[in-house]
Amino acid sequence: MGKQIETNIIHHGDCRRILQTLPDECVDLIVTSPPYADRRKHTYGGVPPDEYVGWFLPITAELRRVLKPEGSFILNIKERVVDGERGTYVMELVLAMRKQGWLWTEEYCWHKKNCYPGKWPNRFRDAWEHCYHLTKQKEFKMFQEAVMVPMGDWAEKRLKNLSKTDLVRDESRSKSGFGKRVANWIGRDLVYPTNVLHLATEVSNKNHSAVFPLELPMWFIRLFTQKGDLVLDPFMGSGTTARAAVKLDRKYVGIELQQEYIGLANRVLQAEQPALIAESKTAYSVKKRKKR
Amino acid sequence: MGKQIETNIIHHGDCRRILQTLPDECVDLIVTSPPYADRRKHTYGGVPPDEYVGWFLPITAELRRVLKPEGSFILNIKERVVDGERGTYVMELVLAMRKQGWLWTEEYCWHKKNCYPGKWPNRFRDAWEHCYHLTKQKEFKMFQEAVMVPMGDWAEKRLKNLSKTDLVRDESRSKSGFGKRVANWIGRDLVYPTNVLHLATEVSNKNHSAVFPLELPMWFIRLFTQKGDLVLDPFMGSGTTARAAVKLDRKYVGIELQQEYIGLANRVLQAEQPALIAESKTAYSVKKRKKR
DNA sequence: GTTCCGCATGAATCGATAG
DNA sequence: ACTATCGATTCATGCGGAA
Repeated sequence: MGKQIETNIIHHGDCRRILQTLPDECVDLIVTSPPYADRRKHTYGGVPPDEYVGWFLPITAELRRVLKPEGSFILNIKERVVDGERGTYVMELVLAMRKQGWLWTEEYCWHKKNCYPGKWPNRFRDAWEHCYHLTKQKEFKMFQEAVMVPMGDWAEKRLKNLSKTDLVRDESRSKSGFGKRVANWIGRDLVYPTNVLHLATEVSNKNHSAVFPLELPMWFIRLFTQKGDLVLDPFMGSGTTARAAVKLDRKYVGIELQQEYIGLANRVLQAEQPALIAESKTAYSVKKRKKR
Repeated sequence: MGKQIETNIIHHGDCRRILQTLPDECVDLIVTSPPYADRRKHTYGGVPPDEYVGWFLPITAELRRVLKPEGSFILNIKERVVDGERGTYVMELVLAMRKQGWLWTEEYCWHKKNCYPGKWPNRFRDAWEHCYHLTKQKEFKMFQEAVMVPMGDWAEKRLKNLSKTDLVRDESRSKSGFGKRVANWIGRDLVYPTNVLHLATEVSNKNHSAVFPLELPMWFIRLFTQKGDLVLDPFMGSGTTARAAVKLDRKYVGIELQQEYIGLANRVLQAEQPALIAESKTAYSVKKRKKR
């Protein structure tokens, strides 16, 4: 089954280069949130919207190469406003990826319950992002039972409560069941979720800023992988995807351009799973681990 | 200000032809849910996905002509699954409409709280749809105060205050019918909504399953028009957009291909607002009105 | 040990100001 | 004219300290 690959590691460098060092078809799931157009100027140079597709396509080609045939790719992304309009680079990217051979199997909607505040004359606060589900084949691994949610409490009450919930915002108390362990709900009626995920972003962690909440990669990892499988995030950032993989007994490979993020991610990982992380290695950042 | 236009009427026929009879820049808002690709085979011939954009573009060109410069176009649409993948015709349509001159100002997400049941091996139930907000100019009419909602923890705070709780309960009872009136919540604790709409689909209309719930066009009509403004729906169906307009004291113009939908819509409209509808005329369906 | 309140913090966006 | 920077706007969340 191909050559051995080092896992539970965060590579330091540009994923355009690092990905080339990975063997073919070694990854079960890719979950990532690439820098949006004109964002992260200090790291990826703030790719302009009209160059975004051209910048990203070589990366998705490599991602497709390292993904197993039955694997999945979850791409979290959102159009930024460009000159008063939503940018079209996301649509263009998806269309181009299909020409690369990717199948656009599904689009999940991440509803950000706590979105960024603000007021503008022509739009409201942006409270959702795309999570494109791309695959190499029509047949792929999917374990729907792993993400079932309890019925009743939240789903049924909402439907009964029409007078109040028509246009009133989402009930803040409904946790939607995401992130709950199925074991916690044994004995209750479980139903399959929909393709809309209700999750709040994590804001109060002063040490690091994660682009998506831990529950987001956890949900997709449960849905598309089994224990021991390998999860890849080519834009690892503060290590949220790696944390999710470790929590669920999956292996991870991360790539990150900024050295300080790697040190941060490893410290968090070690704090959560000291035994496991002690065995892992981090390229170019061995010193960092001495801190703890 | 252009020639007079007959309002509160549902035209019978193909919107590709009927739209040409409308004058330039006479409509304040367009809200519609066009037949999705391969749907409604009996009416629009079941436009195949790969022909969808070519079929729809002449219509959007006419829509752009009849829309006032400061008006808005809300396009509710969703990608159908085509051969295991999400179809790309929606993305291609939006990109093509921009080349027509439309501005893609925003994309609202309609979260369908009670979505269609079912189970598939490769996807979950589809619980959201696009509502593209397209405009002719960067400056357009928008009345954000008309759709404000109570603050997130509003309910919790009030539950601790008994006297105020009773007040709230009374208010919600008295208005327990349709559309949250902003007046109900005036006093404090109102915030602007986000671009995610949480609405339940209307279940089991005996004669016809409405494409979208009444609250959906009502929300956009409140947001983008004032009383007396004109709302157009070129795919009127069972008349949901017209009902929304009437409820909010706006005028409507509808177009529908199927005669039986027009009769149904007019009967519903008359039942809800007999006085108003009595004055209205329905092209090609005068006989229907004699029934009541 | 609870509950409550204050406060910092976000993949934001617009419009004005400055170079 | 065109781009870069900055202040103003705004609210759900979770933490820490106080009662």
